[in-house]
Amino acid sequence: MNSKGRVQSIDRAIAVLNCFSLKRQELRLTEIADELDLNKSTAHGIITTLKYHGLIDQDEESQKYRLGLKLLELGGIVKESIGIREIAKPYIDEIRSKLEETVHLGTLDKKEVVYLEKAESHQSMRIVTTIGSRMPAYCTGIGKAMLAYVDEQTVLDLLPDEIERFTPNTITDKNQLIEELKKIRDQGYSLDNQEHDLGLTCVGAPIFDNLGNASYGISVSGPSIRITEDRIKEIITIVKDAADKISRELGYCE
Amino acid sequence: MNSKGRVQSIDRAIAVLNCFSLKRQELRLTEIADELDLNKSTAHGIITTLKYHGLIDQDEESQKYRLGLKLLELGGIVKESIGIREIAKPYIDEIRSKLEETVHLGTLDKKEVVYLEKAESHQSMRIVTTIGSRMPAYCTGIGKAMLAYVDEQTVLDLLPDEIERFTPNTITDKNQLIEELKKIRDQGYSLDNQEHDLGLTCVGAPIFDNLGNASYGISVSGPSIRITEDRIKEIITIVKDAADKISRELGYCE
DNA sequence: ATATTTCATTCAGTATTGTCGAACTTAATT
DNA sequence: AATTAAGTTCGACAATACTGAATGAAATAT
Repeated sequence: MNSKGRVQSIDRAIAVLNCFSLKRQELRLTEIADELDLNKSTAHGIITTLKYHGLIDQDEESQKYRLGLKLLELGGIVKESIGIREIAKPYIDEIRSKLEETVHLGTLDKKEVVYLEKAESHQSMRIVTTIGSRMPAYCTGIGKAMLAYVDEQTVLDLLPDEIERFTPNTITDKNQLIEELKKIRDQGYSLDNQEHDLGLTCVGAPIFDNLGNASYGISVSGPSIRITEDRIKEIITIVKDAADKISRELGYCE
Repeated sequence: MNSKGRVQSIDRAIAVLNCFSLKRQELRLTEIADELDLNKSTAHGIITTLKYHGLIDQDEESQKYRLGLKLLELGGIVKESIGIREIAKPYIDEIRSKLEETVHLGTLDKKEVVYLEKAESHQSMRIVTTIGSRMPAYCTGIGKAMLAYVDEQTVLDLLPDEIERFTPNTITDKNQLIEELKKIRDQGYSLDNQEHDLGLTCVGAPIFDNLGNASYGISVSGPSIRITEDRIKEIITIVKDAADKISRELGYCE
């Protein structure tokens, strides 16, 4: 057993799975072994095991490896087990049809936002994401809406020493971010003005559970050119209203 | 290393993940350890590792374990990597709006069908499944449509000695099944007449890739009371037509 | 055609590592 | 306060995973 009470070979197996991403869907054994600094035959044993159980598939022709269908099954179980999804879905759909912009439901996992559910805009220029995908919390609508209700010291601990800058608008100063979170708490909504992607604006609001914790968030994301100054008031009202209604369904009483 | 070239602790870790299902979303350490015949502390080490990486979450209050959000992420990558989904989605949606029944895209994994994409009927009595979930191939629309193009001996090898009966209509005789598959090949479509669930009827058709392999299938599933004799001809035409069009988009030439 | 390179895969010996059992906590129940 | 039933921690030992080298297979270069 590892010093931290973990099992080395399982750590390594998961590291193998983590080598894959939307951008790197196919990998060779050698690539994986090199990346993780594993002996080729060690990596081979791990991959053989993952493959046997369907967590990894191997292309017969190219011999390359990719994530396996078993993960689709496991992911499906996780998705179904997220109770908030069913509750929030009608509200998300309603916002989408009102605004015709992409709407997300998400939650905080450490310093990241995980998207749990979505309703995509039908417009040809629209925001597209994958359920289960992650984004840094400090520069996204849902992320900031939720961070605003996390204890300040915890927020500071979550953030790395050097906050990564994605655009000129990214808030990289910790004090400034803390101020921003205060403001969000006062207003009850968050605004991501192109802080992660240029041209992408986002309005978020927190959802509270029966214990009063801001455990989820929703947001509307669209091209900045459509989420304009004069439209934003309306969007904020709609998002806050939906978030409040979902909170109430979760048993939250203010 | 295991006799089969696999890594024991990874085998066990995956066995732990497989303990969970839609029906068993929360488990205790002891339950898992008992089920897999592992020492409690062995199971604990494995679970600690899975938890550290987010493949398993632990409820703070009840201490119970459940599958973690990381699996949602990995499942999302798998889903995005399935190219056929994007191609087939418009056709699936079209069938759904024509028939207002649930439509599936699926593939064969050994002896099981895996659902890759769906469009759900809007009617209140409708078929609901989860993407990534599995069904035995020999008693489902997509499954039979695809098995019909698998080499007969391989089909026989896939099937267990005793074919499980789910309803009075389940085909449990191997010879009869082989005959059924021949018929399906002739007709170009499959019919699942309440073979897995009483009251559920399903029309399926195979999709061929550029190499001529029946590598996917689509199906329409609905309550038998709506998928009636006089409606079925129309459904068959629609399903076959869509399957053909998708096959052509994949580069299949007859 | 043959040599060369680049992969994936297999194998046996060794030392690292995972596993076991027992002890310890914590919380709920009697 | 005692008892049960859970999760967690720890040290010792032996089973197990890992290494490194050899083998196979396929593609590319000569």
